[in-house]
Amino acid sequence: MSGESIMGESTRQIQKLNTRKKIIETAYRIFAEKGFSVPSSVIAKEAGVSHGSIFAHFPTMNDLTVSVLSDFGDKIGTRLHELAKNCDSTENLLKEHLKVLEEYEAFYFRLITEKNMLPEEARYTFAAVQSTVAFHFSIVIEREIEKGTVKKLPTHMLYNTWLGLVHYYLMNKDFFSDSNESVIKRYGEELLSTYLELIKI
Amino acid sequence: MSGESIMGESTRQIQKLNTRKKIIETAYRIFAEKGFSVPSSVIAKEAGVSHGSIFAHFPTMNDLTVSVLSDFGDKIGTRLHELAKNCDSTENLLKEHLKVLEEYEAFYFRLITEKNMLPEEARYTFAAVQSTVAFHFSIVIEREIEKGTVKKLPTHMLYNTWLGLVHYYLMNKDFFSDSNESVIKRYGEELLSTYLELIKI
DNA sequence: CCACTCATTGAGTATATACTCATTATATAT
DNA sequence: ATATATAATGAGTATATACTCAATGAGTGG
Repeated sequence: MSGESIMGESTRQIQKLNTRKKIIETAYRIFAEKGFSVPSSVIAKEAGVSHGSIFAHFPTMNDLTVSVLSDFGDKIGTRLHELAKNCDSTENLLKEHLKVLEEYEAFYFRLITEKNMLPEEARYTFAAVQSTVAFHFSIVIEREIEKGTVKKLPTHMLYNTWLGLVHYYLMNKDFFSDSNESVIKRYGEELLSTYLELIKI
Repeated sequence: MSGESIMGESTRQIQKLNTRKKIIETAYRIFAEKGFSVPSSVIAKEAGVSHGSIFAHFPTMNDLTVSVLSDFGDKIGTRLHELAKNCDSTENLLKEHLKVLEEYEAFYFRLITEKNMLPEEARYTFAAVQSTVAFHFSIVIEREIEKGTVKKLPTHMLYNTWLGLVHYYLMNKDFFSDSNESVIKRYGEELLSTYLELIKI
């Protein structure tokens, strides 16, 4: 038996967890750079581990992808909640939303463009992220509808319009801006001001 | 030399063109059903031609894809123009837009979801289709802005908001409706009425 | 009827890539 | 110090799929 009864304390177990972490972090970076269909060999090389090591940690590439997505969902979800919870107006909330999207833009771009070709589980990640924003959105927007400063339309439609507009710019970033410039940075304000103009009475 | 000086009249040339047409039409259908990454062997089998025949007509699968996309661009572009040219209001124009999207929904869905993984030329198809709608859109919307019935916002932003909303529903059809039901049929009216509410003063 | 051309064929080739597993190296237990 | 357990390795295997090309046979011109 191991010298330590609690998992993760021995040198070996630490080493193992480090390797796993390294693979996940590298995969995250490479997926963001090149998309999800990058070969396992590329990730192994970039992570500085052997090809076989990936499959010692993840039964299939699919499992690795799901782990990376799940990690991402947690990270961005937490960050969104953190920045959004104290927002008291639609404008502030959407500003924070854009800020988080800009932070995670490269990976988020891959998620929304390749979602339909990704494993089933990717939808949970996607849905979870949207739910977090939708939750905060509905709180502030409904208050403004009551106040009479925003048009009385179904909350989900107002929300989907916003998300549709932002996603449209992200998905067509090659059209709107140079390939490595942030679309959100460049157009965020214009998107926000247009949207605010549209929803106000 | 051939008995006919004008290309395409001999039995052989007709046969060749028929085979080519069959391949393109089959590819169009299969792409719409399963996406663009379907193997060449599947298309050959479905078209009832040999595997090699595809490469006798198209140097690479990429060329076939581009041909199919180009054909699609022409078809949908013509149809859009046809239905849009006599529209005298935003509402009518967008209704026709939705009608055409519904007609071509399956393939259009693949185009927008897989655009970023498709050959460069796919962007021309995509851009050409959008331009056709944008052209008609700007005519009617600018008149309504002048009349004072629509909010004074940049035309391209009004247009991108509409397209963003519609694409958002198309891209996330698995979330909004059962896999084989038309999203446009089910949500088209709601999208339209929401959008019209938003843009009006 | 014969020689020729060319559209079509499909078995074969090349390549990419997911995944395996016997071997190696190293930490751990006694 | 030695034996054991296990993390890591990378050459090897299996499979998928784009593309080739010599062979086939049907239309064409004489």
